[in-house]
Amino acid sequence: MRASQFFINTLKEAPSDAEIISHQLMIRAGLIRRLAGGIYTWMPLGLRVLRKVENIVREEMNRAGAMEMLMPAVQPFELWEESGRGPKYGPELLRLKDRHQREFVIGPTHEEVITDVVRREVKSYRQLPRHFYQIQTKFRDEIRPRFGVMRGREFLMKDGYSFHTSFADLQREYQVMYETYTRIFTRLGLKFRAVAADTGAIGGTGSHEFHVLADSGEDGLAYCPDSDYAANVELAEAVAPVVSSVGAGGTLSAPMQKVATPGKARCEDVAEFLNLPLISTVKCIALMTDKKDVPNEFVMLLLRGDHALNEIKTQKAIGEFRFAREDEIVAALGSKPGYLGPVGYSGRLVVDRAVAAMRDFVCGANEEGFHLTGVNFARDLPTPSEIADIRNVVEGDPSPDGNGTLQLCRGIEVGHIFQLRTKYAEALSCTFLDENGKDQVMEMGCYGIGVSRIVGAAIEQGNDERGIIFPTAIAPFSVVIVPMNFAKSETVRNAANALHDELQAAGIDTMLDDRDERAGSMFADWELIGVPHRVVVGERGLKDGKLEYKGRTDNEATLVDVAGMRAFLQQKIG
RNA sequence: CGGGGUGUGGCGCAGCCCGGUAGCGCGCUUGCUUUGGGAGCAAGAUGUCGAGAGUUCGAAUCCCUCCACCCCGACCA
Repeated sequence: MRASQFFINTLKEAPSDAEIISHQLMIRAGLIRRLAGGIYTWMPLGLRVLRKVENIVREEMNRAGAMEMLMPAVQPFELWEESGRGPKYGPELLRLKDRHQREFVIGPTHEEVITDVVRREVKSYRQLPRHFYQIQTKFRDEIRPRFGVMRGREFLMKDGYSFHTSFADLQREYQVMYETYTRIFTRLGLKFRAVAADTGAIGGTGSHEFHVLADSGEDGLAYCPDSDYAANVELAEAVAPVVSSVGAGGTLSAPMQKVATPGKARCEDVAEFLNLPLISTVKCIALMTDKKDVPNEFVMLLLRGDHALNEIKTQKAIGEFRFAREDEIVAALGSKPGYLGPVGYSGRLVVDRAVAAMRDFVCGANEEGFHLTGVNFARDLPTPSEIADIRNVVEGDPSPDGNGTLQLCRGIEVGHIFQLRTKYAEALSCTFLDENGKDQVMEMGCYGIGVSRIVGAAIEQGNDERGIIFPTAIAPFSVVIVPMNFAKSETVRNAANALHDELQAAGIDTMLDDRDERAGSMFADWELIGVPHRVVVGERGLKDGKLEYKGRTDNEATLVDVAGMRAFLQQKIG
């Protein structure tokens, strides 16, 4: 490829709405351009990257025995009513009407469509198992699109769906996909980790997320360096402490005392004011639940002062909830938030495991400006009847598998595999006849990869002050040839053209920058774009039969014989 | 949807408080010089100041309405 025939449009400054580094660099390098909020055009340069990611995903899916197909982007809304997911998905579904006023949606995912296809096409156990996948543009009307291509509304996704006669066979395929995903992300050249995950809105049982590790990631991950335990913090279990945490000043079973703590509403302030460690304080969280049998119930949660509430775990423990309003809190406890406590409270109380093990702790006195110290269960208030894991794990917590302690890091979710089981197959009557001629509901698995998101994630992971650092596997070009004085020097022109043709013939994806730009701006462009290998062709080196090689992250250039450059690059690219 | 902010040439911004007919840097065009790290000089082009309505002799600037975008919270590949 020659730059004069390509379209390169780099910017010195990124638009001010680009917030994170990958978004800024993608705009500056001319990979994408924004059309509307969360909707981007993939420019020729960006499309090359996207296609490379896509092809690796495709090759590995095919290798694992999945069949590619392409489903419609536009789907009749009836299918979503049939699966029961229409109302639940809500405003994220982009709906539209055709000229006959028939309702359609732009597909945010394709469980319904594939299940519909399979229930029509597959009738017998002899046709199973089957795994179909597609690489499709999807649309989710995100509440808040941001981070460019990382959380766009329109995005490219690989979604695969497998169908089985038994749960055991689904588990077999799930394992195959786990390994396939591991191969894919390895080939893409990304640092990643697979973690146990919450199944979320899609539903089902077993589930793993694949995360590209990056500090800017939106997800918190907990992992154990001494074992292979890894989980999303939404899910990571906080195990109960083995020993009781010692409370105030190390003194055990001091009498409970009411102390004035004017203006100290947060645990941090109270701990500092009383000169006690934060871990001896208890925070009180007031919620409201609304169930058929118990409408509008006030629920109090107890967490250790240094811990944070995990809303997903809490929902699992007590069901749907919302935070209580101030007037509801005052009505239930007679105090404003900041001074709440469980002593004397008789409503529903859910105690975090860590709090249940505490002694001589500090909590609010249910009176503005006052806290209680030296509080103990069994003595000052009843032994808790509801103990649950409702907090986020923190660094240093024991690993739930009993090996070592947890570390935290951040990740960008780029893949997710689920054992869906029979949820959709049942709703859509997707059945087969077994060996005995009996109707059975199929077991389903579903496997997603955010193809366009991977491009952003890769840049988030690979960049420096000069621009993008792409792994060779997904760089728009593997090698760029930068000739000095291309227009005027015939020697340079001939050498550059010859090298370009030689590399292309050897199957190396090569760009020859024949734009006759100044050296500085060509260097800056290709470093911004992130091409991993650069060869400079100049009269200076050519005099001695040499070319200059420089890797994107190298500090110095290396002189290589003209004749040996192809082999040199092949070895570098691997 | 709730809370905060911003809309001025392609991009980044100033001007707005204190109304007087729009400016800077980058980019773009032309010419000459330059040519191994985003060149220099000279000459140019590009704006219904987000939209609509209002106050005023006069509105980018003040008032109202709407729209778009961004940031902070609930979603997800």
